[in-house]
Amino acid sequence: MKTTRNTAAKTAVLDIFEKSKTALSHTEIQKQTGDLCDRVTIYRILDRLVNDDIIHKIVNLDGTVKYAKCHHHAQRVHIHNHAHFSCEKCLEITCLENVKPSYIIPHNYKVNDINFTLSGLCPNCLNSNN
Amino acid sequence: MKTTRNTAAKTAVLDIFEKSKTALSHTEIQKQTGDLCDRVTIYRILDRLVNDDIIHKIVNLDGTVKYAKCHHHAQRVHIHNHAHFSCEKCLEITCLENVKPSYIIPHNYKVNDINFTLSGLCPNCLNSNN
DNA sequence: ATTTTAATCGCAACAATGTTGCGATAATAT
DNA sequence: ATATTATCGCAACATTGTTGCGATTAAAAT
Repeated sequence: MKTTRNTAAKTAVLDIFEKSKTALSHTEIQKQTGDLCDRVTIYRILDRLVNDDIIHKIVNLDGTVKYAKCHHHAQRVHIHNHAHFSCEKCLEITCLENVKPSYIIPHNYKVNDINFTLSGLCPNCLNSNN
Repeated sequence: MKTTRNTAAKTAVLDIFEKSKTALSHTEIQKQTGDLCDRVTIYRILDRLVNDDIIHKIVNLDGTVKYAKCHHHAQRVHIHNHAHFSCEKCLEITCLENVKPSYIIPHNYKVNDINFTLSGLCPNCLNSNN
């Protein structure tokens, strides 16, 4: 049986996610970990955390990939069907945990996962007029 | 004033989009054009077609980028707010022109664009049990 | 029809992001 | 304390996309 281990690098990455209010890219995590571990190691940690359902992957409209901590509620089966907001100005991505789209889809499609991303201006950038 | 020109490569790319029922990646287009033009030229053509609102860019859940022809309706201002379906098996991406999500978003966010992608099994792959 | 203009192209070079193989290291179970 | 194997570091590679620049060429002007 595959067990996941707690390593220094993994702990550090988790800590960074814990402290961040926004989603983080591989590059941003790498900057924060400094020379604690190799670039490849971070990729592998991110993969593992996604598999273990501890973080989820977010692909932005512009193609950039970020990750954010999962906030589990009482659900057993767990789809990341909340919305994400991507600010065009500060480029930050935040989870809108409570925003869930409703939609009607033709039968004969089987939906396993959904991605709902809104982009525009976040409250911070909307208020600052520059 | 910038005018866009009709070149052999651009015409070929448009033709490929016209014939395709699904969204196409840069690589797929390159395969179909063969050695008609350079790799870079295709990137530039795609950029121009997006700017001219003739095709739209679709970023999939897995981060792959594809493009599809725009089907304009009577709208003047034109947001690509329809849904896209991404099949996990055949990897094809199709536009669900009529599927539009409804949602409630906190005020103090300004939404300029939305991306709504569903993934799972398309009708074709759902029916074939293998 | 010929000339002029500048949009487009091809090529080479570069950058960012992600993947893979493999021997070395180290977390966990025994 | 030892054995097992998940994880790591490093090097090498793949893919995708970008940029600069001189050469072409579509389309406008003459």
